[in-house]
Amino acid sequence: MTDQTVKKPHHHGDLRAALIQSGIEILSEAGLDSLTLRRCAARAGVSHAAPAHHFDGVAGLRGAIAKEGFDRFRQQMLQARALGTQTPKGRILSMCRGYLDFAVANPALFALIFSCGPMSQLEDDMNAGDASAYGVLRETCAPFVPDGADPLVIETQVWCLIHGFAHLLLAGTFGPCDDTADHHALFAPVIALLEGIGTTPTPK
Amino acid sequence: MTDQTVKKPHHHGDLRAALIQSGIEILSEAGLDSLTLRRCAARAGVSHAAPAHHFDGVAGLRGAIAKEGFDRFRQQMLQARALGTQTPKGRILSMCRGYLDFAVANPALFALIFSCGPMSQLEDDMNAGDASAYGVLRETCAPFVPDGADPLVIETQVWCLIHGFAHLLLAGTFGPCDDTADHHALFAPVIALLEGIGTTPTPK
DNA sequence: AGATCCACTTGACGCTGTCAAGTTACCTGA
DNA sequence: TCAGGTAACTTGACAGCGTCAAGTGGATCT
Repeated sequence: MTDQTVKKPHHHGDLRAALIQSGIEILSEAGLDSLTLRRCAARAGVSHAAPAHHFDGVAGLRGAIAKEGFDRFRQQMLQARALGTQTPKGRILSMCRGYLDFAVANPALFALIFSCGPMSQLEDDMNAGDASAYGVLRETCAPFVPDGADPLVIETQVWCLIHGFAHLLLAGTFGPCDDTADHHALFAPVIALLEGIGTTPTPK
Repeated sequence: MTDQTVKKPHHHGDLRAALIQSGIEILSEAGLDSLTLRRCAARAGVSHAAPAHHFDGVAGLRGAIAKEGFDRFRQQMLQARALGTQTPKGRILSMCRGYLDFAVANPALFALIFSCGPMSQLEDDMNAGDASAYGVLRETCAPFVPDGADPLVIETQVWCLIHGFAHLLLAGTFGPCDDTADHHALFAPVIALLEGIGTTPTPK
């Protein structure tokens, strides 16, 4: 509600940002269930009702944290993509690596990002153009989109594979999920489905 | 904790089952956030502390509801598969149809099933053999598994596609998600990736 | 300097999960 | 038949939660 206040307030340097940061720390230390308005306030050193002046209830705080998390998510994908082989397929694989690494390194934040019911967060992001996490996906998939075809199809194919896999991974389907295990070895044969990407006639 | 008591208790015919049923109703009427021990108790007509004798806290109740939900999920996939074309590929597509229809018809229950952190629920199910939701997936994928290959690869490919898509669908990525909209039309080109199923050499 | 406003505090409310203790209904054994 | 015991449930209490209303105090403006 009271978002986008650029000027710094009086007492606390920038309480809004501090609360978001506190929330992210709580998420990574104690998990999704421990993310609480009162706990964020306490960690930021303010009273329990202070967050109400910066976020529209607990949903607002979660949304703001998700937004920040989404941005870090996007940056990690960008960085991973830049480090890999610069072929169209190599860029997709590197981006997926960034995706998985982020999910494994920040499971609670990842869960928060993708748990906001009717995901206003993701939808906003999709409409935000190239400067968004979805924009990274769109860019990376673009070379595989046949002329005249709807890019949404290939984007969705890639996103389904990578997100489904991240979900299974975090759920522990493939065994306990610490960041030491090599989850990419498992992902390789799965993402191999993309060998046929853009060549399937995308029926209808 | 005090599970698996077969004999019927004295007062309430079968409070444990009644609480699970109440929980499922609350989920579909009011969403995931409204699922509460006290609300389930009230709907079942017992005192607020009664559920503690049947479930190990709120996590136990959620787990029990997820287990029941998983079973209904499995039955819906089985039923959908039985109604479709009885070819290997037709059976996969029909199963996916059942998967999507369940997710759209029971979004909160679906979210609960797949939100149980380190998904002890799903893991139990995977180890439960063919009489489980994962068993349905395994059966249906079996015809596509090359000789000597690990069935997990193809199972994961299919599961990633269908689950990722269901997630995007429920998140509203493709627009509002009522059960009147034809989400299968969107899914068709995505699942077309499986045209190459079993033929890709599943590298390594 | 005095008025104003905004950021934050204080205190209260109902709802939540959980625990301890009490009550009631059933079942057992003599 | 009737005492005793146990399992099923109730009652009452507690801390923590989100949220609201009212109060406070520093910064800013005239």
